[in-house]
Amino acid sequence: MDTTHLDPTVPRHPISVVAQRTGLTPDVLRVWERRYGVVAPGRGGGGQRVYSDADIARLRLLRDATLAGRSIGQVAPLSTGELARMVEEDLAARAEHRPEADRREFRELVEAMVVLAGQLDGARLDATLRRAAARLGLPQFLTGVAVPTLRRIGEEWHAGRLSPAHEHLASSIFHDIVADALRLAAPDPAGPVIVVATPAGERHVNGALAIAALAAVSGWNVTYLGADLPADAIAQAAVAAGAAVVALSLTHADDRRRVAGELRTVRDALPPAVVLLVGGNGAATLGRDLLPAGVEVVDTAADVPHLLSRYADRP
Amino acid sequence: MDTTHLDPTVPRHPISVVAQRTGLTPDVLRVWERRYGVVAPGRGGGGQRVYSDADIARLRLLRDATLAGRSIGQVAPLSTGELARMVEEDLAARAEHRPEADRREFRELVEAMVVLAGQLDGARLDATLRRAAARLGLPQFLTGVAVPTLRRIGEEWHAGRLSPAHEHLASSIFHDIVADALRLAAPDPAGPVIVVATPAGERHVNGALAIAALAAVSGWNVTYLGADLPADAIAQAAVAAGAAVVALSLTHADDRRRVAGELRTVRDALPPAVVLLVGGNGAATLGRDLLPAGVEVVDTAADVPHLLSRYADRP
DNA sequence: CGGCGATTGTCCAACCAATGTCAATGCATC
DNA sequence: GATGCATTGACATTGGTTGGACAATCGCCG
Repeated sequence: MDTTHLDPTVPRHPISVVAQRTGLTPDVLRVWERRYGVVAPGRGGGGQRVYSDADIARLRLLRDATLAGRSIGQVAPLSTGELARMVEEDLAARAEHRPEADRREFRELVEAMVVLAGQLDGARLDATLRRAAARLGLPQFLTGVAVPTLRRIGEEWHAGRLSPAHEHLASSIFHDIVADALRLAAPDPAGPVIVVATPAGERHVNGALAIAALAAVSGWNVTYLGADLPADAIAQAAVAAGAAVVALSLTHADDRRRVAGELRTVRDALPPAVVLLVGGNGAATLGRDLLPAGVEVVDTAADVPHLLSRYADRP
Repeated sequence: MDTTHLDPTVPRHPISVVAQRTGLTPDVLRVWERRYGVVAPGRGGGGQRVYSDADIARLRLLRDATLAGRSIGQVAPLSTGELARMVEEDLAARAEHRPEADRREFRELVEAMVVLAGQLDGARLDATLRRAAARLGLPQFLTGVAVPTLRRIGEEWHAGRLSPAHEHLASSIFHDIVADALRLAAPDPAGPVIVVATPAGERHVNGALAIAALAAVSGWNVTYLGADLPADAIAQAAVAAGAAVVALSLTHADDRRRVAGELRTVRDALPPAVVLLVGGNGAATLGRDLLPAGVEVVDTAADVPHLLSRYADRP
């Protein structure tokens, strides 16, 4: 088995692929190179630019920095490390925008939900959560209430204070609520296309559903495929739907090696121009080293809308 | 190795980033600097302002201070340390903190909706609004988008640029969306009881529906009766449901005298302990003098949750 | 309560530099 | 010859600057 495709510095992508993967137009890629020398791609036989994975990563950082309001002239001379730090900072600053009062409200709500789940009071759990979802809006509900609550219940379960039954109850209630909300917030047929699923071996759908809902309210045309899908099925669906982005959710990553292999298989099966995002708890525990090239990680649910907005160029 | 990223006094942020991180508009940043010298940012090559992290921190404090009700002229000369102390005090003093920072987004959305209504593009209007409602949550959607949009369309109609058909289209779409959301956010049977309706002669239901939805997400047990209800029917329903509050919505008040009479009839038919609220455009135009005693006016939709919380002590 | 300066956020006009886009042309490949 | 990419230069748009005007709001005074 050759290892060339593991080396991120070997050039292999034409400009059109880089354009779609970064959300920048070919014109911008060329003019940034000409005016600021942001990257130095190799050249193919006929003189065409050939970009490496490292080039793409740097261009993504530059795009993020400009999207955050910085001018390309200012950030172009920075090293890739400095860029990464700056982008990280901008992202963190965005999250910090939430006022303190809301945080406390969220925490109280989460604790109340854990108690209700502990009492197996499904009806009240359902009603309270539906009201919270309608009041807060999907992004705040998902990132501020749903995800923390499921995480807390998971912790309680590991600590032996709650059983799998509690976890299943809460999980299925969340699923129904988000599914209802997703149905209500109809995907925009005119929007850019995203395919959301869970890779083979992953049967927990809530992460994928959350991503789908966040994408839908952000104006994406969402195709939600559900859980436990083999790589070729995902790739075929992506091609058939004309997807610009494929998002996968990983909740468990017990066998990290196997999961990483599955991700690589999906990446290889997808057209090079399609962006592959991975979110969920499992994605974080996977670690940078095990992550195949060309796969982007969504750290927290709160990042999803912002991250997606980068790839929302529409023909 | 450089350590510049650790020094908070080195200037490195353009004005747009500062605007995002502080929530202040670039205009405000410049005019505060010009008039009060709140910060002294460096200048880049082309004369653009470049702010340091310390500048941003100070500007955030100034923003918090002004948001707490202090005038910029008073707080601008203070040192950063004094500012921090003052903001801390203010925050502790009033836990209630409503962030209306998303105004610009709302305004753009409203204008887009008016355009879509003008084109009689019901499908896109419906889809866009549903996504907005799911994203923002009902309170923000109703007070920030729905009510302003309907008001703007009403203005356009009066100015002769839109016809009643446009107004009806938008109105019915809003109705369906809020009704769906209300159904999804099931009223809490354990909450205090509120009866929502429209008095005899008033056939516009959107105001009442908005109040019902706001009450439902605030944890009230909502009984929504619809439009054009005679006084005795309202009173009987209130008694039967054990209502603590009856809320009526007035959109038109063409014949102010008749409407005032109707309100008085309702008030007299209700048990004295029941609070009677009146909201909507018509309520404002009614005027204090024509308002019967024992009837409370809701000035804007944003006040509804706050106002209701005052009467929510009933078991 | 009404009126009246002072305060304050917003907007506009004019200008400039930075930046993104486009058109024209040429080359290589299928 | 159609397609995709490269190069070049022109062009339009964006976003920043200053200075000033403006309307709404606030606090004070009568």
